[in-house]
Amino acid sequence: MISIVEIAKMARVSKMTVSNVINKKYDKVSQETRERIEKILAEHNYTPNLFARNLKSNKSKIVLFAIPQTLENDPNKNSTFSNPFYGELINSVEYNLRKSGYFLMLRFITDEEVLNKLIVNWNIDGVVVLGAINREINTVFKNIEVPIVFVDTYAAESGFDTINVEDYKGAYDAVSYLIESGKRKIAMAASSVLEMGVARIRYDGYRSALENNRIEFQENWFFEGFPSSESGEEIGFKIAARKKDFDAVFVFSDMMAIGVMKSLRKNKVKIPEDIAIVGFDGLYIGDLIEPRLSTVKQNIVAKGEKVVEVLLRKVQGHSSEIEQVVLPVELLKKESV
Amino acid sequence: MISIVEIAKMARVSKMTVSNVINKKYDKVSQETRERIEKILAEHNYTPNLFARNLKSNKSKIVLFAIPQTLENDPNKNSTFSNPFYGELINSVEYNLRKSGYFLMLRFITDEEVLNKLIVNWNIDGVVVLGAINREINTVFKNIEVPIVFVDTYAAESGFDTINVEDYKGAYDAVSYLIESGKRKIAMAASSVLEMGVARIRYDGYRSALENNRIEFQENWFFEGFPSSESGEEIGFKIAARKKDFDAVFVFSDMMAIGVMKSLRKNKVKIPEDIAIVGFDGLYIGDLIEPRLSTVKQNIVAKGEKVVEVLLRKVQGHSSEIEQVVLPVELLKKESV
DNA sequence: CTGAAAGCGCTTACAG
DNA sequence: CTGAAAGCGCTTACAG
Repeated sequence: MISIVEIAKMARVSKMTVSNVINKKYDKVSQETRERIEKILAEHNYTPNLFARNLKSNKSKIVLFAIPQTLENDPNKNSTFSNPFYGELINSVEYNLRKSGYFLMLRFITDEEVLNKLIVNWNIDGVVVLGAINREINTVFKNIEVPIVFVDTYAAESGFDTINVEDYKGAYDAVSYLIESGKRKIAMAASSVLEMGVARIRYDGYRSALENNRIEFQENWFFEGFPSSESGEEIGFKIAARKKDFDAVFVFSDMMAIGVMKSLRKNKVKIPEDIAIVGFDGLYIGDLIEPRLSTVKQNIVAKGEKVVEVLLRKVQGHSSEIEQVVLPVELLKKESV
Repeated sequence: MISIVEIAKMARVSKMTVSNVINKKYDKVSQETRERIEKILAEHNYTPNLFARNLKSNKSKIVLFAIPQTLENDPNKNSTFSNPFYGELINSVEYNLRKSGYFLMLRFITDEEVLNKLIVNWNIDGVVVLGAINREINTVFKNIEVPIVFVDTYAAESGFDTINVEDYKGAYDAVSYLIESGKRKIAMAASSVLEMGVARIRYDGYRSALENNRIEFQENWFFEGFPSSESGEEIGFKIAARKKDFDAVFVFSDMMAIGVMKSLRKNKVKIPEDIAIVGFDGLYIGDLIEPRLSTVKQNIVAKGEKVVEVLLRKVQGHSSEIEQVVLPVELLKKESV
């Protein structure tokens, strides 16, 4: 590949001057030399070696998109992405990074040391972490020395930049809606709520809605699984087996909700007459099934935009305040209720 | 960060010797020095600066996952990933690259020059291209000087490494199955088949199955759209409006098929009695809708494995032959037929 | 406005 | 087995 030195020779200037032109430090170069160099640069299709540049500058323009995968027993750990939510978010994040001249490195993170090494190895400028649970924040993501934005993550301590949606309100509204529709025996399905996280907050919203409507929560109303349709199917079977106990289910994600619906249908449970269902996320596929899934919609494209906006503000040093963004959600009423 | 020089000072050796230990060139270092250095390395949690290393070696260990996005009029260009197929594939590719010590850079590619610069900028070791059409191969992906593996791509000329599934056979089997089930007026829905690509080959399989069963294809049996559920919905409306003309539809992707089904249902077309449907891909969500979607299943995890296997063989110089892998598919018969 | 020198952290040949 | 030197391609002070 053509280097700055060769360009310099052709232009009969020092590589310093070429560097100044490349970096648009025009006050340091005369109009005439500048134009001569720019012409040569264009003719030879010069493009900088970023390894050399980054070695000096200690900036890489790489943002790491990290997806924690520390739950050893998660059966879906190698197909996280089958949930379209992930894909849509990463799509939006990549687009917005690209617009700002950054590069996206994608990585599933299984262990603390690896992440730290990765960041040092590549001089990563910033990190986006998707859906970490509290335990991970205190191990895997601790002591990271570059800006880091957590998406769909609730840290026990404050002091982290986070981008979330109105998980509590969304869940509260969803369950209130079920109650307004005449339902009183309302189950909930989610991934584990033992540790702080999105599932936990949505669970809290569910519990509050019950409480404020003087419905007593029963321990066996809560069904724990993994965030996938398959897991939803298993839960759906359990709910169908106890169908007299329930007249509604609030499921913490659309993908899981669709699995629940499948099992209910298979077991001749009528939706919404016997059991009504509300999901969470607002994925397009909720509209493709029958009956269409009522859900709490979040704007994934806007979320990706916000993630990049906040992260780059830190990376570029324009802000050192903690930012905790909460994006709005919207209850979509469809035929599953 | 701690560098090789500092380690060398502590160990009272030259940085050369430290480098030899790091790179496991043990024949060049005495047992004793080696152990002393390794201890210091571990104590200080040393990890190499890859920019420095790569600057010398001209190898980056970065594989670029490139998704062409040159269709200006594609309404879904910013939500490509809403199709879970993409996510699952990238999940598998990342996993297999990681196992071999490589890093994944993700990028949507809108223009030729950008790709070339990217590869030079980052000394990209290899490229995975997902779903390019022929025009793109001759522009965007031409003159790339690093190993490149095309997934779901059919080049007009030979000479490219490709990983595909049995698109022709899968389509042929799907349509034959419809015919065996007593259907004769069989529409097809797909993205454009004007240029060579997956859609085109599946279309060819469809046409051959009709022909071999002495069914005359009519020009207005083919519905062109974009590869998304939304587009499938639009096509579904058109098919419903002409429902007397058809008793089946073969759709080139599950996501599109699900959209078609939605519109048919909305228009009181009974599936499969009035119109039967077969999709392609074997996505999990085809099983979640009612009736369950008959489909041609491909193994996405295996596909990702194969992609990495072939690419790394080139990258590491163990093979210079062209490899054109075709993975098997399997017809899954469900209630939509 | 222009350039010579030093250095980022590493590896590659070469000498001892 | 060990080390001094040169260099990868760029940028950062500094001198003129």
